[in-house]
Amino acid sequence: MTQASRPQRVRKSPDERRREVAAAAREIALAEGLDGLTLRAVAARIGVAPGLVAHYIPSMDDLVADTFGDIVAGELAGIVELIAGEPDAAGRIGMLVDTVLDGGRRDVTLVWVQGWALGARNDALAARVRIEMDAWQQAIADEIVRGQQAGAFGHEDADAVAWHLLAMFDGLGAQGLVRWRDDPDRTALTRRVLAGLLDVDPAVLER
Amino acid sequence: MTQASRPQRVRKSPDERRREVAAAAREIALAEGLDGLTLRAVAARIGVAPGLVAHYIPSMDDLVADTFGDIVAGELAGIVELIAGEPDAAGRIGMLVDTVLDGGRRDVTLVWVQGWALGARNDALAARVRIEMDAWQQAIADEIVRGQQAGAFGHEDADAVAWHLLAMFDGLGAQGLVRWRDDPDRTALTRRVLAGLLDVDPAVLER
DNA sequence: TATCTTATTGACCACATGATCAACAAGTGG
DNA sequence: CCACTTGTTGATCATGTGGTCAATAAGATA
Repeated sequence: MTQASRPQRVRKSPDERRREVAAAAREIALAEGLDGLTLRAVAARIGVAPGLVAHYIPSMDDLVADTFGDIVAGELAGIVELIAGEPDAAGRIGMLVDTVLDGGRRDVTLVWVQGWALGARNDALAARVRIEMDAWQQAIADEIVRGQQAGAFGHEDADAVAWHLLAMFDGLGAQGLVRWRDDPDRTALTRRVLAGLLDVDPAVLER
Repeated sequence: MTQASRPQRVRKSPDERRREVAAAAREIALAEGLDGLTLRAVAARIGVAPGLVAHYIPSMDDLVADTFGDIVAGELAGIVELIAGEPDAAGRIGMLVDTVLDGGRRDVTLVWVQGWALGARNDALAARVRIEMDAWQQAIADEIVRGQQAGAFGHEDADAVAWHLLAMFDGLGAQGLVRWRDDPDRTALTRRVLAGLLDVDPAVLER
């Protein structure tokens, strides 16, 4: 194997180092969870001394909070972009449900659940989590309102329906982490529930 | 203040020590979370050398899993006992919702959420979590069936309704840990949703 | 009272964490 | 080409973790 040779220090601009740190933190949190996000893990990943990482962040708590926000905001942006392709509101929400519950996002789900757990005793992180939850709730509610304006959905309280759906996403996601009822039924259940809430036929939510 | 004097070793039966360890572990997990449940914390709480605690448990992972099960099973038993006083099924389920969401169980909720997070990478714990979730799901479904048999509820799929309700409990609980929408509206939302699922008037679920 | 089983101690080990800081050197500006 | 700014290193600190084990002594037994 390739000898790690001489470390050969390289000198980069603070901005680039900051980007490297953020990127490494993101990858580590997704692969190992927020509890695997350590000073030394970040340093090792970008091939740098632990002290350098410490030099670029106020504290590990800050890095954890920032990384949480980074990952979770990215997830929402990705999903919003994904469903934007669907022509009608029912299709968009249906795809939202499918995407969130398809089981292919365990990494992000773990970050969410750890965010709630760590946030219980870390106010700075809790504030970050709340911001991202607001964003999710808003995005869902917006989609519902759009559907209502298009006449596709009934006129239930969009805010309440969005909250309800988000609670189910979060609950089912957490349950799935331990593989409890972690099967396609999750999607079926949620689709049925949501169809009831929006006063549409469940089939309408299929793509 | 009282000098901690000479430790003065006391000799107890293995059974009693085991009970002490389990009790201390339970108290620590509720006060500090599962991540605060350390060998030394348990030892300090029962006033004993760390090595003694290690002597009585196979490993900390086992103690954590056992403590999770202990706490969570106790919670369910307590709630089942509490609602047993209500005469009709609607009152029992209404009280169940109130009790679970009244915000007075943050300690147990944290244990649940940490169970999901830690269970994602700890199979033994995950198995424990699944067992307790089965018990909860079963208890809720049983109550629903009882109500249906008494003619109080409609004849929806009790299993699906129980799952749906449990997902909401879990999701709302997790959200509440970071104080997101952690207000009485949670109960109102859930009651309204559940009334729809059971095909009854929301007022029926009030006590 | 003397003996002996065994519950208990406390000193370890190996490892991990976040954080600090003097010393070093890369690369730019003079 | 030299000097100097500053990004970077690596050793070090104080703590924390789970776990092991020979030595000790409490308290039941004879």
